[in-house]
Amino acid sequence: MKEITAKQTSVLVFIKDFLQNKGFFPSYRDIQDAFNYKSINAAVRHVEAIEKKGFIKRIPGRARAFVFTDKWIKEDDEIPENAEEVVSIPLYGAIPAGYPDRVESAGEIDQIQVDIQTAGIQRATQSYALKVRGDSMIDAAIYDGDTVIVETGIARDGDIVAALIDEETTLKRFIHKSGEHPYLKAENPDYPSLYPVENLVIQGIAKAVVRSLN
Amino acid sequence: MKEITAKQTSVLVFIKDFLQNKGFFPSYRDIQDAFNYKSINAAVRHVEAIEKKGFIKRIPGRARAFVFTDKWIKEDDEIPENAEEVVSIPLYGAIPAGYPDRVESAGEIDQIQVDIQTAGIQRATQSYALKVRGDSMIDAAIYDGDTVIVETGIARDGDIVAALIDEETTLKRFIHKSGEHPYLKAENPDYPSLYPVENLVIQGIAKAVVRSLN
DNA sequence: CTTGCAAGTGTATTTAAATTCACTAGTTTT
DNA sequence: AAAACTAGTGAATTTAAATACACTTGCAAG
Repeated sequence: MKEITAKQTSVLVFIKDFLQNKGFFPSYRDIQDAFNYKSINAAVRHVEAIEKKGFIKRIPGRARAFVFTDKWIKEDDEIPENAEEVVSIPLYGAIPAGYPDRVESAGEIDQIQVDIQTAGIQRATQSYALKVRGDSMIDAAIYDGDTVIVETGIARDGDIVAALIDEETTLKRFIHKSGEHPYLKAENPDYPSLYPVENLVIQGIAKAVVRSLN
Repeated sequence: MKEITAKQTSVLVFIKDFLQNKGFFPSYRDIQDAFNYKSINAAVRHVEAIEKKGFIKRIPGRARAFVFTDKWIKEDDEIPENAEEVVSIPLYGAIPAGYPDRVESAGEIDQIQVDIQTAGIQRATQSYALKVRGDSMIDAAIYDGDTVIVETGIARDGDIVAALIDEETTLKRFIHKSGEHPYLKAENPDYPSLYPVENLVIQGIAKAVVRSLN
């Protein structure tokens, strides 16, 4: 079996992306337009080649109708055993200042997939995703744009928490030595530690960091 | 807003089932046939009514192309403000422990619990979690012990990929400039780039990094 | 050096599918 | 009692999209 070529790959990727974004398959014309072909046949040929190599299966005569085969999904059968559960967590926009249970910013913007054991998430508990802004936690390897999976609960010394301070949610490390007052410490020398004592609302404990790649 | 009727519901359910089974949307004729209508217009009228009531959105002039709206996803409406609550949708993937074994029963993988949004998209990819060992990717902020969410697919230039080299799975950046041979680059100056060309099996493309805290 | 495949352009034809219009009946609403 | 909506039949028209065929160029393998 001949290998799939670079052009064919990009067509295949386009089809996948199209499907993912729009929810249905592209027509030949859509492919033609996307690659600026001057003839539909170029698109047809590519799709035919991809089909011949077994990545998709067309349904003849039907519009926008074909199917991804196992070959595409399984990619050479290299998916191993030992199945592990992966949860898909809907990702909402940054939690706005105020109350964690009042997210006004529309709906879901994306879905991130988190390995259940790695994230340490129990499915019954209340978890939510929170987008990180700023670099106050870079020494804990949490960067701007990352997403933290936050669980409700009681914070203990050393936990990284999402805290509500002055009506804004920030991510800090929760320090609570026995006998002392608790405070919040930024994992970046440029940022000061916070001693709020009052008006400190722990919204949740960060259980995992998720960074979406490209 | 008028309520949806029983007939309209059954049409809507048919569309959903059709999509789930076949992977693409039905045409008016498909609906007509399914309900034994003697006129296409019956199907058209129903779909129009469903659209007017906000459950789906058609893309005019396009074949088999429309979209399920939030209203359908939310089923009974009335969820809005508490929307940040995480609803976990289990998805079964696989983790390569050591070096990968083959998967015999694809059946398990195919049975994915889906909400409508996931169902609306034909599953073009398979995800699984992979634990990172070593520090060859530290410059990409991927550390030892992290977990990467890997999707099967075809790698493009710049993607971070899980590759099987010498019976070991490693994480590297996939470099493939046009006209040149592809190779794998470690994101750490202490590690060399790899030019395997042969025996290079890309197991998947890293889509996200997950680091468990605490 | 010719066979085959990749990657196109160009055009014509056919079929799939959406769109539009006319018309009938029964049921709710106002 | 008329207006509006549901649920259809029936047919004509238009557009979207797939299909088919002829022909070009470049590359790589046998």
